[in-house]
Amino acid sequence: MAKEQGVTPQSQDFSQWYIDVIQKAELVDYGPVRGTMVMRPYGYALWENLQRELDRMIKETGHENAYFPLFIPMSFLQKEAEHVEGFAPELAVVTHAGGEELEEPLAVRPTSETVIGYMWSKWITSWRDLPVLMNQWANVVRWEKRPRPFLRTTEFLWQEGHTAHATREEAEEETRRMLGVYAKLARDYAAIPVWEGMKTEKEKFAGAVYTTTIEAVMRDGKALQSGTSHFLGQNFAKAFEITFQDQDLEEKYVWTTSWGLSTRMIGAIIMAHGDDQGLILPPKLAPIQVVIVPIYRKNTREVVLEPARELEREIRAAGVRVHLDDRDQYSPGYKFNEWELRGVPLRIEIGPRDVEAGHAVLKSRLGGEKEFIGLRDLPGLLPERLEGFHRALYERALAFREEHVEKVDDYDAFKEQVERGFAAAFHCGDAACEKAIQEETKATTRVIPFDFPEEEGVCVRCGKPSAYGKRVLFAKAY
RNA sequence: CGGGGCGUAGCGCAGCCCGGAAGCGCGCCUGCUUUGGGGGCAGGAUGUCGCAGGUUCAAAUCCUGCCGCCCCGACCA
Repeated sequence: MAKEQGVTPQSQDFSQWYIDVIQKAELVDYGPVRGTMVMRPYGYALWENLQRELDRMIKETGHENAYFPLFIPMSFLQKEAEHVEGFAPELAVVTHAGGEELEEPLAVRPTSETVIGYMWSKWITSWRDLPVLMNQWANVVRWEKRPRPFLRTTEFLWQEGHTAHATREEAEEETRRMLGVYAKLARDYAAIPVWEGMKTEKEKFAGAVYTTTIEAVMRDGKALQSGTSHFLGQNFAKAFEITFQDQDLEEKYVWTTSWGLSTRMIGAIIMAHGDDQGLILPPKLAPIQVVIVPIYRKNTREVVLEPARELEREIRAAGVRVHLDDRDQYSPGYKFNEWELRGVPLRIEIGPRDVEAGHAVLKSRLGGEKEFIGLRDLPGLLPERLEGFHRALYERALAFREEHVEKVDDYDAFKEQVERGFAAAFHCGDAACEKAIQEETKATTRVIPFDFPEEEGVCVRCGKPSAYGKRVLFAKAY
């Protein structure tokens, strides 16, 4: 009974699987306005964990948090030509407030380069003011045509870093450094292997000189851009007159960068690891790392719950996020299924027989046998088990990725490959050719990986010489 | 913005074609029983049938208009 508590299998309909999982695991629900989502406590806790780790890394690399306003005068957006062209179609604009029509419409920020540029033009006057290294945690609004929870919502949460430097070299180093931070977050915390590299001209951020990206493979073989770091050159400096007087007495424009990582990363975690049972959360970010499911009858309730509570205390003292599920109204079997659906990495079962024997049962969300472990040894053992879980999850994702990327040099093979994963192919660099590939195959260039070897070849579609000196990854993307 | 679908109990849906007492499953509440992989029995509560008009003795059902959401595409973190 209660069969509809399960989720649609991935192989049957990956999209439906995703929708089922996020709702049934109580990560999110739809908001009343199209494209908005409510992050429920379990989903928000995941975001908070991710946020805490990323915030720490951002600060360790010398940045300070600040906060800029939600409303931006429309005229600001228009100062950088490419920027306004890129963002105008998806702006939400406030025209009325306080019961009156506004003299100048206000954009709800889609990103904050412009308002930050405006403020910096006031604050930056000397080479001694540089570099400026700032970050803000904020919500932004982009009125996308086709929203999907976490992946593309009308309003989303993110951090956006913004920096200003005296030289091009320094700004480019910063761009690359912060991409590295994102890659580290993905690998070491989310257990997701990512390619780091360049976006093509066609795929870059509106207003950037170039964009770097981390790109990951989802379990349906599609790509998800999970974080981007942009080198903005002097584009915004010139638009907003951000200048400084250098040591050589010359007045110069600053060089700026920006970089962002959003709640989309949660979508990446869901789709990179989840299976037909539901979520599988990386232990370093999981709201609950270990769940204890007590097994008792009415007459053995306290016999089991008392040591279970003691176990919970000891595990918590060992620095592990643990939860004791002592709800009377659900059977153990129900709880097993529910916590598997919600992706908790490790489960402990403890019943009267276990209490009698002085042990408990340990079971991993990644499968394998149930283990009997002495109650005294269990708390101390869990941190290393969680480490092991993280490594196994990463290795699993890496193996999956390797199975879903192929070098292809023939357009027919290319078309087949992008149906199941990533194609590593040569491209001529012509935006029209790139567009044609997208129209013919639905695949786009995802990334030109930094660590791909130098290699010469001809464009997989048109046969003209390769533009990038190496292969480019193509895939269908979210 | 194009194509498709759907709005009926908290959730998932049937009923609509062919007008005549608003239903089913799950969930929820109470009690008993059960609990080592989504238990069982009994009792119970819950509805402006998306909105507005129209036709009719009578509208969830037929007609007109509107609104909203979801899915698939083009666009994007």
